[in-house]
This record gives sequence, structure tokens and C-alpha cells, in this order.
Amino acid sequence: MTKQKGFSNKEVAELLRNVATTYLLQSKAPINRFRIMAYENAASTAEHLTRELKDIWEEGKLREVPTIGESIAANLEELFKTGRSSYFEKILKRVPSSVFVLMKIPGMGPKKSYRLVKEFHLNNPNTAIADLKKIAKAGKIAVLENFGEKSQSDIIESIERYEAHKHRDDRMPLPYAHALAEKIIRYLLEHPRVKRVDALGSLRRKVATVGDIDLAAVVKEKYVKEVIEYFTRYSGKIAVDNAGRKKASIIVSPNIQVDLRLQKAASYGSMLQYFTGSKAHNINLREYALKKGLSLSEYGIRKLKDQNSKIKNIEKQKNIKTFSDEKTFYHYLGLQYIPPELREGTDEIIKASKNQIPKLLSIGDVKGDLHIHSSYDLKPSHDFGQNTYLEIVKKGFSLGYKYVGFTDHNPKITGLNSKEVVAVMKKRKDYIDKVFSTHPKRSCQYFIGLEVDILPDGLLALPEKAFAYVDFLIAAVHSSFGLNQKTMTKRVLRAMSYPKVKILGHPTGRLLGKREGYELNWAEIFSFAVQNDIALEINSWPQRLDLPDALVREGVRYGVKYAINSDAHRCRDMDGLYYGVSVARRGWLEKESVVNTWSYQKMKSWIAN
DNA sequence: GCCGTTTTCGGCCCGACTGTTTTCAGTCG
Repeated sequence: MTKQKGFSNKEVAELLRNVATTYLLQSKAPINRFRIMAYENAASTAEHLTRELKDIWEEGKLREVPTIGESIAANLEELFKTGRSSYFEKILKRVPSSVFVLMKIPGMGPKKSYRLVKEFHLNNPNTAIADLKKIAKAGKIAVLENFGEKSQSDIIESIERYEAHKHRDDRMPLPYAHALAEKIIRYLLEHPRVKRVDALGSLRRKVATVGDIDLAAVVKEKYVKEVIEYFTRYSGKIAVDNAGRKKASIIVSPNIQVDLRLQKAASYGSMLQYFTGSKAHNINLREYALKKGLSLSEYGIRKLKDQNSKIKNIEKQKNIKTFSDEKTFYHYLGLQYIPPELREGTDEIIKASKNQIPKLLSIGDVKGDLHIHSSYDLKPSHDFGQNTYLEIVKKGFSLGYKYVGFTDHNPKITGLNSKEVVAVMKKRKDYIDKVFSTHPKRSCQYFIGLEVDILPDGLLALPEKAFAYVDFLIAAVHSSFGLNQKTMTKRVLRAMSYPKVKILGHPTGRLLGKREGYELNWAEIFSFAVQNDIALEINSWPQRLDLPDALVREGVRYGVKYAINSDAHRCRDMDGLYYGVSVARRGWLEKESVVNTWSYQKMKSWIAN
């Protein structure tokens, strides 16, 4: 059976944004710009939500999503239920749909797009972009009032870049963004006038996928120009988007925008806070500050009575309190420091005001990695790793781990009878024991595990006798992703009922940018996991980062335990567990909820249990 | 259209950069 996925968050966001655009372009004066903002806010929420709105709707919790009120919720409800919204459709008819198409081009907003569509009768949305390019190349845009040669050539350049990359997903998994940012940060730090560089935005908040890369640097005012120029000469750049007195943007391959903001040390903390976001967090924070008579900006905090100051240059304003670091910034507002990972506009400000921000887990708390694939040829059902068991233990030792788990994929069973499968598993255990019997004891121990497929009916892929030769199992779905929620939940619960299953692997099965996760009844999964002492995995593999952060946090309320694993296929992949820790932190996890922060002895007894 | 620890009415974040201008509009985050 095929799954009726309906509208993704991305599609919902686009729809809401188009409604906002239509109101902007077609409302009779006076324009209600707050209604426009409301739609834009809702669009932005949909875009950044870590769960599918449709799933939230199915749980009846749509109205709990901030920025989605009565009216928008009612229209989304109709959309999810019937596949269309009569109200949205009616509104959108007021503006030619080519306007929305042109707005996909960077630098083209509602006004320019609408103007050009009208001017050149670009009424075919399928050809609007190509038509506009031809018109620009023919020199017909430069002669329009309020346009010129430069805007004409900018439009051509933007279209060409858009055409070259439109098929690529516009957000990349966090680990890739992180690696890319590291390279640019290293480059910036080579400049003698650059004292410090930090990531900002979603990268600093460690969101699972990152769009643009935002960076901040401490530079003395007199060197700003020099550093901006240095930045725009970065060898990996393919274009310079803008370069001003405080910030510059370049495009690096394949088509990633990198923004750099410069600030002097004295007010660096305010800027770091401001541009780390999230937008929702900052709006909440500003509202919170307003109640205390304070106004926030990237330069600092000022008393509200000075707000009407006529001084244009805000930095020259008196009575603005600056902050060199974020901690003092939050403390000044009477709040506990809020780690970037929690700044998502949920309830973190209320918690911080009550001193209830948890002490988040950190990578140093991790004592082992329980999901690693070796090069041992088990004739696995999927891929195998590139390093031996011995190399894995050595790597674990170098990371300071007390234990690792060998969890190759289960052997393929087609063509083997039950006895033969059991023999394959016994042979592997004998092999591992032999390898380590002749090897001097290290302080990094091992557990023999297996990542075993959950078959469509919820049975595990191997006969139960084969499990006599492992210490524990990670059960995971690797096929039949399209089952409906009810069937899938039943399937997973059945698999979790096997006594040796200690971990449910990559619980949603999502692949970032490629595949949505399947749907499960999380309340049932969480409750079952708690009752049966099974950990849910936070898989650190770059394209997985699964369980997603929002669900991690939900699980905490049930008392769920987690295992943060690398799912490494090479020793160096084991370093990637850092990103799983990022997901855990975004899920508000403390050390106590994570099984692989436990000592070897505690882990051993948990596994044996 | 959304929202609520002085609120169900009356507010709603704010600055940087660019191009086309001659003081500003549009776009972006």
C-alpha cells in the first residue's frame, strides 16, 4: 500500500508565504501589514519545525504550534483533510502564479516580481524564469524606471545560479555544514587582525539541517574593511553577494551562502546572541524584555524611554548597555544562560526565568558507542564496514571510551536454513572471542551486538536461536517504509518485544533531504520503551540524526532512555557521535537519560538484564 | 492574523546592504 503523505512542511510554508505575498500586492490600502506578517511568521514556523505539521494535525495539536492561530489552523485542517484549501485558493487567484515562481530567484521579492510579470506579461509560470532571462539579456529591464544596468545584470546572474542549482536540496545536513564552516573559520583565523570567529544561526544551534552559513568575527573597527576584503577573496568562493561596512556575503560551491558579520569585542556578546536566533527565540526574548522596559538589538540593551532617540547611528547612542559575552547578556535580563541548542522559541525563556534550564549532556560524558559496523564478512543484508574489530576497539580507546558495541548488519538468510544461520552467528562470536583472547586487555571493552532488520510483520530477520551468540540487539526498520501509522507501530512494538532487543535503531528511518521518516504512534512507542527498558537510538549518521530533536524532548516527558550512536562504517566515522550529542542537547537531554554515559559495569548489567 | 504573568483589545523587532535615487524602496535575515 502506498502512503498518502499529503503536504510537507516545505509545501505548507510555500503556500502560506504565497498568501502573505498576495495580501501584500493586492490588498486595498491601507495594507494590514500585521496580517501579512502573521502569514509570514506561520510560513517560517512551518519551514523550521522539526516535525511534520500534518503529523501534529493528526494528533489534534495544530493550535498548540506558535504562530498558527484559529484561522490558519482551520485552513490547514481543510488542506490536510481534503488536499486543498478553498480559502487559500481564492486568495492566491488574485496574483498571477508566475510571481511566486520569480520570487524563487534570490534578490527577487514580491514587488520586483510582480512589476516584471505585469510589465512583460509573464503569465506562464512554467516559462516565466526563462522568459525573464531572455528579456534581461535583450536589455529591456535596464530602461525601466527604478531599474538600471546593474539590476539587469544581477537578475541574469541570479537566474543562472538558480538554474544551475534548483534541483539540489537547499539545506544540508549539519555535519556537512559544520565541516564547510570549519574550513572558512580556519581561513579567517589566519588573518592577523581576526581575533575570534564563531558560527551563528542554525549552525550554532546545531539544527539537523543548515541552509546558509552565518559567521561572526571580532575585529577592531579600523581593520574591518581589510578583513571584509580578505573574506571576499576566499578561494572557495564562486561569487560575492554583498560587502558592506559590517557584513559581507559570499557564495561558495556548490551554492551555499556564507555571511560574515564583524563586531568589536565590547558588543560581541549582543551580536552573537542576536544572530544565533532562532527568530522565534529572539521575538520571545524581546517581548520578555519589553515587559521589563528594555529594548534589545544586536548592539545591546537600552531602556525603553530612549527608544525615540533621534540619533541615527545607533552605536553612538547613549544609555545602551553593551555585552562582550552572552552569559552577562542573559543574566542582565534576569535569565539563566540559555545554551544555543535550546533557543527555539518553545518554553526556554520561561524555564530560564525559573532557573530550570537543565545541565545538558556534553560529548565528554559519553563512555561508549554501541552501533558500529566492522569489516567482518557476515554476508550482511546491507553494507559492512571498513575496519576490523581490533581497530574499532583501538579507536574507542583513543576516544576515551570504556566500551564499544560491534553491531554488523544481520547476515542475509536467503538460501540458508535456520541451522546454517545459527552457525554463521556462532562462527562470528568465536572469531571475536579468539581475536581478543590473544590480545592484551585494553581499558576499552566490547559487547557483541547485531543490527537486525525488522521485517514487515514485525518479526526479526533471524531465527531466535541465532541470538544466543550476541549480547544485545539493535532492531531497526530497513524496508517497507510506506506502511500506515497503525501497522508500522504494531510492527515496531512486536520487534521491541524480543528479549535481546535493547535499542530501537534510527527510530523514524528518515534520510535528510531524501526520505521522510515513517509514522509511528510515539506515545505508544515511548511508553513501551520505558516499560521494557529499551533505549531509543539517537543515530549520529549525517543524513539520519534520528531520533529528531523534537521527538527526543517529547520522549523525555515519558522517561525514555536514549543511546547515542555513531552507526560508523569506518573508524573515523566514530567521531561523528558529536552530532548525535548535538541532537540530544537540542532534545534537552541530561546525562542521566543517556545509557552510553554509564560505566562499563552498569552498561554490562543493563545489557544482561 | 496572532497573542496574553498589568491584556480577549490593541499591540505587533529591527538593522544592513544595494541600486537608483538625491532621501528611499526593496530585499534579506
